[in-house]
Amino acid sequence: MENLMPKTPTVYDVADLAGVSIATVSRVFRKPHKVSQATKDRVDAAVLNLGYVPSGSARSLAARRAGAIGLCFPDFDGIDGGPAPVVYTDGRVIEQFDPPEDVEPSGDLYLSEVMLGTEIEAWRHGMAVTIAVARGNEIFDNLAGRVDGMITLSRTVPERLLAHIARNIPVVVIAGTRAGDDYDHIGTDNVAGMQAMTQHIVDAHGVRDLAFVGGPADSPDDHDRFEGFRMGLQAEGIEPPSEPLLRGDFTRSHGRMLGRRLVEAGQVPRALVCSNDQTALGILDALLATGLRVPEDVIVTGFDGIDASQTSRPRLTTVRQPMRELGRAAVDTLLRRLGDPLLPPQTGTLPVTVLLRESCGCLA
Amino acid sequence: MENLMPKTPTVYDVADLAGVSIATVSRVFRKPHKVSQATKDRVDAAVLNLGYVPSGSARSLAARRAGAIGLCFPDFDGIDGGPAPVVYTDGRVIEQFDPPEDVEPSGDLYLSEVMLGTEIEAWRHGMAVTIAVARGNEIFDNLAGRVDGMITLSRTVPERLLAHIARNIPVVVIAGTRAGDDYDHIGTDNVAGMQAMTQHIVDAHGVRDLAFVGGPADSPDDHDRFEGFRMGLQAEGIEPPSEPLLRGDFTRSHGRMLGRRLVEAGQVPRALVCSNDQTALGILDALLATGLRVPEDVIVTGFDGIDASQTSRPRLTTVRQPMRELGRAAVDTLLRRLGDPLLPPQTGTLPVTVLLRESCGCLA
DNA sequence: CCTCATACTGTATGCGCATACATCCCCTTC
DNA sequence: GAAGGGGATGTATGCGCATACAGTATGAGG
Repeated sequence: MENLMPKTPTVYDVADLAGVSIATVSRVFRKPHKVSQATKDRVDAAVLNLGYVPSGSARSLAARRAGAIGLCFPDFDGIDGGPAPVVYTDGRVIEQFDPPEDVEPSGDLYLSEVMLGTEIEAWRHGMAVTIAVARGNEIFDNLAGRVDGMITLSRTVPERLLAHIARNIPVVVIAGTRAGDDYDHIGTDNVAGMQAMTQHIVDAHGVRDLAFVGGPADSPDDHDRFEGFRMGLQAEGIEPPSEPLLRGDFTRSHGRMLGRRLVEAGQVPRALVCSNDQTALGILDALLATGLRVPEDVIVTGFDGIDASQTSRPRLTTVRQPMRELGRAAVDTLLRRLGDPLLPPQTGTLPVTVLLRESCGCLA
Repeated sequence: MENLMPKTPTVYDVADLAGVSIATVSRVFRKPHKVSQATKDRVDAAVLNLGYVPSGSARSLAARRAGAIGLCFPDFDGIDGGPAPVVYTDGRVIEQFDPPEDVEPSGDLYLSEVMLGTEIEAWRHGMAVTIAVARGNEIFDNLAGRVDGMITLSRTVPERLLAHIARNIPVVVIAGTRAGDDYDHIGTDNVAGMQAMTQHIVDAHGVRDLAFVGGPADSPDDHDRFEGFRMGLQAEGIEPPSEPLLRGDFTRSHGRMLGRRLVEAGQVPRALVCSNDQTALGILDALLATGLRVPEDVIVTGFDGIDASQTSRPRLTTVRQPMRELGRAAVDTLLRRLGDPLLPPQTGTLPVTVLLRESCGCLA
């Protein structure tokens, strides 16, 4: 405790102190059953005495495996962070009784949940998880070299880079549809989920005037959801549009903007099927603000099943993605591939759940 | 791409192909300015050609630094996860039109935000973040050996273990009060925040019948918040209680239970000051369910400032902890210590913000 | 022309550990 | 009582890279 870290002890130090060879020290950690109890005790004592902690780098190098999984996240949208926060060490407190405006919830529960799932599953297999933000070659330098395999969200790493990395370690891509590459993929059934949602609105609520509010045009998830929407309409004998009515960028504030625009244009359809929850919540905000009633005047639905969809008024009817399971399945897939590199490319699809709540007129 | 990963290329392979020595290859990555352009080009070509990615383990070993920060989280409460999720590779979808009951939001935005802050700040300094769940000696084996320093939430790692680890790498503890140890600490001003909140209720709303709903008795955060509550009352000339009226476990469902109990006992005070948001939200649920009005009949306040506090009806008056900044400050402190191991133990306190919303009668 | 600084590049070594292989000891077996 | 076997431990080597140091080439200065 009051030690000034003179020098990190190594196996050699422990071996000397315990009066054994370094091989024995190593064995005490890796193959305890191959060491006699008496020897083990002496080594343990030396370890405690010296405060020895095995070097992960050396171990990884010698063992030819890192014992870690890499998780690569998209650049936190716009969250550059700026300079580090000021820290007052004198316990000063700033009381702001008039917050200028409530902060927008981060809403990235999606990532958090995926991360959590990854963490849980990796932990169960004795693997650590190393996280990195995709930005420039950081991944290349910081992540790829130190993990046994990598999990990434689709479109977060430039294809060139990913291909390069994939030559060394297996890569699993979460979300998005198979892009003709050779990676393993894990996704949710966007198409079926959205189709079910669409048909529910038509079947259960008798609405035939539906419009789709999409996300970024280059999002494969959005693409699939729109496709599900079209298939749903088609199945109900309704002519599907070739394009979404509007496109947002998946954020709530943008959703609000879209909502306002619709109201101002005076062309609000009976049902607005949104490509994700944030957009739907934003639209909800805008509609309610103008006095329109949901679901009486307009039905609004989302996709994802983030927490906020459950606490809104009215609560949002949506399609829940098993986000945590997504992370877990990705880890499983990765580990399977590590076990058998010759496996053909895998594609896993997780089932979704349609959650019917107030915003579509159910549970009214 | 269609490569079967014959063998991971090393500096030697690259050097051979480029017709240079391994030192030059290494330099191309570490000290590009010391290599002539022509040589660099040849090496780069070889790298691309072979799909070379430097081994993080070898680099860390040779450079004597891992280039990573460890983040140690408490065991996800009760989230064991069970077996991995089933994955259907045929695109099957399960539609559950009657969800048995909405799932309780995970609510662990706190951890997510801290993690995010850590990630952001680490990234700014070219560091990777490796996450691990505190459980048994996993940290010891998996984390401590592979990072340059460690950040942990208070009370998540057994003291013995932490002390052992701290002999090798610096440790920064988040939240909780300084425990007489020699680690660096980063926390928020629980006392001042709660005192300000308490005094606001008395001053602005003229309420003098306040009660405190606490969390686990062994939580240092809870302890400090109660202390702030008492100080607030004292400052207002009100005799403070020696114990919280009730104690929960910081979960929403438990908060609901506490709320019901209060109503049934018929002893609901004019204002309920809760030790965290989840508890407050649970109490809100219970009170509203019995027809009581908030804030007209009862004032309820929280602490933390999680997203859900902003979407509840009425919105929750609370004290916002700068969760993301907490993570960032922890990283900063860690890096500072790495730069100067002889620094005396640091204790940083981040300012909190009192957010006045409907549940206390403001913004009514 | 020779000296010497400058700009590159190569050689050799060690980082801390895992592990194949060799060694040694003690006990069993016929 | 010699041969053989299994358990416990030691010896030696390499994992892939960074880097101190030594070498080479080139051009400037005298």
